[in-house]
Amino acid sequence: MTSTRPLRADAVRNRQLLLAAAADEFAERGMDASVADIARRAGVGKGTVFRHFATKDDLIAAIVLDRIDELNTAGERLLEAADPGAALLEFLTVAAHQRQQRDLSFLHEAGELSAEVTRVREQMYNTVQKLVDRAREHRAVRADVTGTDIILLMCAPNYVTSYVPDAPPDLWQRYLAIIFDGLRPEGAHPLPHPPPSTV
Amino acid sequence: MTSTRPLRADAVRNRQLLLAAAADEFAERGMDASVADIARRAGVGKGTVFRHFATKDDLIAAIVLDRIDELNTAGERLLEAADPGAALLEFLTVAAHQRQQRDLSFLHEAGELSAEVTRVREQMYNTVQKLVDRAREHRAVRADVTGTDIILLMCAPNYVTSYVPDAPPDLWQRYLAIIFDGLRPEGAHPLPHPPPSTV
DNA sequence: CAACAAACGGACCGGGTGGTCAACTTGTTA
DNA sequence: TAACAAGTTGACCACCCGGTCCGTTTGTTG
Repeated sequence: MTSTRPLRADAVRNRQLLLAAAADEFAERGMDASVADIARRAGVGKGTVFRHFATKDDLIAAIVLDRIDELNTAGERLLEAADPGAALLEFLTVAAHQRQQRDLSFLHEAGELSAEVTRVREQMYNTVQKLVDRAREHRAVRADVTGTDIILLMCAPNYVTSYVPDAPPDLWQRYLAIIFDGLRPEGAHPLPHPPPSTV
Repeated sequence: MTSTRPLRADAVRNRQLLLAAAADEFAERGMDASVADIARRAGVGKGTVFRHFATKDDLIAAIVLDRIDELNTAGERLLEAADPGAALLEFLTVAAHQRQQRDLSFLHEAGELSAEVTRVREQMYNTVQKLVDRAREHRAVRADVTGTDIILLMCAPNYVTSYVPDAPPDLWQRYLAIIFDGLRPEGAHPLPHPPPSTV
């Protein structure tokens, strides 16, 4: 049990400022965002960053954790939805929208992420699995598509639009629609490769 | 007119060694690949790198140029193919296969690329445009899909699989097939956003 | 308000980067 | 083969990075 006295008031405030500043800075400058710049943006000293997050990777992990939690919340809500096909599409929409506002995809691949991250991530995989299963049972998606497939295709619409300079902010919706059409049972052609087992 | 005496024999050899070593090094280490490592891998001093390529960005531009040229060659050949739908699919396959062997996608976004690159890139856009037009006329792809759409979706299958650790090397084919199904006329749903005009 | 721990800040450090340069080697050419 | 230009090399430079450390400030608590 790690019972410790609560954080000081200024400390909790600075922690929030840091997380927000880091997310913004990463979104703007990619992985090149430096700790010094993040600190400056948050209006704190560089040492304060390392007091809250032992390493840059820890800071990244904290950001990633928050984002996946958001998806989990949305996913679990959509498990209750009436139309399973629409629910899956909306989940993909939520995910794409999150990434549209701030593209932090590179953070997921970079550095060592905490065990906490892998835990909440697997929780999300589970939720998506269920969303897909429900959609498949309702014939909203083709039979040969798996939960893992959807996890992998989740942010493809954003990726696609990332190459367009000055893209209209909703352009990703176009590619989400195209990809989702590829997931439908009508007019589906057999797939040339088996699905991956795990992610 | 920039007429200059031909490169010395060892210089042309070193240039080739450098391009190959750089491509390998970038593919393995991403953008973090250092000029020093590239030089070592090519069996050459660091100074030699900068003699051939004034800056790291110039080296990157040279690599990108070669890759786009490969696609141009394939694309122009496929413009002669009998089945336009199959031709488009094969072009996408070639592009995905190229990126599967060495993922250098990040190079296209990074640094200032030469005017030569933009020239050959626009040439490629043109070829893709024609491939798509032919495929559309033959009802092989849906009417509301444009050449720009296909350019954007070109390497999405690789992106999708890039998140799978130890992915089977042909996994991208699965997602290419799904996306291509989304491009077909059968069972297409109206798209929620107009296509981007340029890339 | 006093006293103490918690939190802060920024100078500092080692390491790695892209790029330069002048001494040296080598291919070419007459 | 002589002579010169073209090419090579690695030590060197200035810069920036993540991370440390300690003197100082500040919130909390009795």
